[in-house]
Formats: sequence, C-alpha cells, structure tokens
Amino acid sequence: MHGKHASSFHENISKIRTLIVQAALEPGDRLPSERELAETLSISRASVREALRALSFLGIVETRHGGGTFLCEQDRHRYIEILSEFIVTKQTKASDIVDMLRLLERLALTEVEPTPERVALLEANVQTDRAFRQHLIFGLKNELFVRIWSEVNRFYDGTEAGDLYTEDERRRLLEMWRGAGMPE
Amino acid sequence: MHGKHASSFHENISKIRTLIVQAALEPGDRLPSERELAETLSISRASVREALRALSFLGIVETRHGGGTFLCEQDRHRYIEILSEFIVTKQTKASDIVDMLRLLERLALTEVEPTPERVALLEANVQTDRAFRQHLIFGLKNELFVRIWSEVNRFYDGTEAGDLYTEDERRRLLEMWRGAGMPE
DNA sequence: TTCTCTAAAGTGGTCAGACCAATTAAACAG
DNA sequence: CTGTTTAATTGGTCTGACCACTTTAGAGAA
Repeated sequence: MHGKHASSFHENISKIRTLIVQAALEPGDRLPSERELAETLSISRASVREALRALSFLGIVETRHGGGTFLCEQDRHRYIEILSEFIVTKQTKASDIVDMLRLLERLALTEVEPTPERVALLEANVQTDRAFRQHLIFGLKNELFVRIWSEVNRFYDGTEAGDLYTEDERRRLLEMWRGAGMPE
Repeated sequence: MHGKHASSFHENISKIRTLIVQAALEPGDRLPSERELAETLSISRASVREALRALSFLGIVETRHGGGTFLCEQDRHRYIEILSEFIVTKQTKASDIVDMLRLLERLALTEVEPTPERVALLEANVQTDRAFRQHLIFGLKNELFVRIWSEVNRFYDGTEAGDLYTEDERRRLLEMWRGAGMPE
C-alpha cells in the first residue's frame, strides 16, 4: 500500500492560502507560478489549477494568461448579504425579479460582441428559453455578474413561472444583437 | 494530435448547463460521466472538470467520488446554504465590482428615456461622480435593481477607490445618452 | 430460489508530460 | 538611450494513465 494522494481539493486550497499568508503577499502581488506551486506543495499542476480556479472564482486570486497569478484586493463584500437578505425576506416583488433578469440579459446583448460563433450558439438554442438565456449571460466574462444572475435566476426558477421570453422574442433579440455589431 | 483549443472556461460551463437543460434533468438526477461529457462536448476531461467545479460552486451540481455528478436539489434551504457559504468566504475581485457597476450604469443609460428633465438633472450633477451615477441608476424603476446597485456601490465606496468615471467620461456618457434618444 | 459475498466495471480524483497561446524579460540593432 | 526582435516565462488545454471510491453483476452458499 502506499497511501499517496494525501491531498484533497479543500486541503490544496488551504495550502495555497497558507502559502499566501506566510509569504506575506499583499494585494496585487504575484503568486509563484503554477509549476512552482506544484513542486512546492508536492501536488500535481492540475490540482494546483483546480485550487487556483476555485480561489479565482471566490475572488481571492486573479490569473492573467502568460502573465501570472495575482492576489486580489481582499475586500469584504456585502453584495451577497444583499441577495441573501432579499431572498430570506422575500419581500421582493416577483415582477422585479423578472425585470431584473430581463435587464441583465439585455445588458449582456449590448456588452458582448456578436461573433459568428456566439451567434450560432444562441441560434442553436433559441428554442429553449433557459438555455438561450444562459448562453447569453455566460458570454460576459464577469464572474460576479454570473453569480448574481445565477442566484436571481434560481429564485426565478423556484417560482415555476415558465419562460421569460417567447420564442419570437428570443429571435428578435438575436436579430437585434446581430444587427447592432459595433458600439461607439 | 493536439490541434485546436476552441474551448474556453465560460463556454464550457455554458455547454454543460445547456446539456442539463436539453436532457431535461431534474434535481437529483445524475449527469453523464466526465469522460462521456468530454467526448460529447469535444473538450478534454480536465476542462470538463474545471467547469463542473465551477458549477459545483454555483450550487448547481454536486459530485460524489465514485458515484457520479448530480444535479442539486434546488430548494430554498440549499440555496441559503450556498449564499451563506459565499458570505463566509466573502471574497470578490475588486475588478469585478467595478465592471459590475459600469455595466449596470451603462445599462441604465440604454433603458431609461432621456427626457429633458432627466438630462438636466444629470447635467447638473455631472461634476460629482457619485451623484451622477446615483441619478443614473435611480432612473430605473426596478427596486431590486436599485437595491443591488446600492449595496455593490456601497462596497465600492468602502474601497476608497476614487471616481469610477472621469468628468470627461461622464460628459461623454451624457452626450451619448441624449443622442441615442429613441428605442424601438 | 434467495441471500451473501466477492470481483469487475464504472466514475470521480490525481498525476505526469506535452504542446499551445499570451505575456514578459532579455538580447540586439539603430 | 530607443525601438525591435528573440527567447524565456507562465497560464491554458490536451492526452493518457493510474488511484480511490461506489455501484453493479455474477458466483457461490444457504
């Protein structure tokens, strides 16, 4: 027997966070490279990457292709409290939820470039309301945005309210998007 | 042969979510195995895993070692649980906060009609970043939207990061808005 | 048959090495 | 010193393998 694989996903995250603390890294500083981390922590690079991806998703770390991995501003954020509050108290009007989703998704249309691939992707999913909206949102690269949308949308799903757009509306949105092309 | 890298992290998440919807999976159902997903979506298993990890963080999916990957129960409890977890970790990229605010405010410009009164109001406040943006947002009638913006912005204020736009930018936004005029 | 137990198959978790893509730093020419 | 080119660094993805855990199917005993 060999008892290897002593590492686990959460332990790896913990290791990296410990390393950040012990190295006295400050917001903006660059972490060791993934290869270096792998060797230092005695885990594979793939595991390092999964841990870093999680830290990135949590907003602790930021990666730049070819540049390195950097420590984010470690600020406390209230926005999740907001969402939890509005969910718990659920004083929110259902119509506000719908409006919110429509606004966010419409925003995605104005902010994301309508490349041929993206257009094709949406076109292929125009028949399914939820799939269509998901692809719309995930076009944005802002993870905070995706998270907020996910939570609001989950709430919406809980209401069993059916489709947010009709297929005609979705097709019209798609046309408008393709037609828009270039801002400024 | 190693060939193309047509995939990206966000696209992969999108693909998997689409697959979940199209397969009409219900909470508790098992997703295809990672290997199967990799082949179906034409991406590597490593990429599938990174995407699944993200979905796991979003509370959409749950993995069991040796058992499989399952769609989460989407009841309220689970959902509060996720939020509380986010609250505990309370980490978010500052850049995402900034992006979020800019997106929301830009959205307000496209959604709110530039009536003479509103234009005058913004013009009167164009010298102060905070006031300008606030009047922008309050043009939207969606309470949830305003609430989320308020909280996110409060956090932003906490960072003492200074103005979000320069005065020139604000003036340009104003001009763009006034020029846009009429939707549909 | 029915039950138990074991071996095999299936699935997520990890690892290793390779190549691609973007950035950065160094070497170079002017 | 400045701008350009080249090499090294680093994150992103792919492939294939093996480990650890779970589930399932089949063999064997009652």
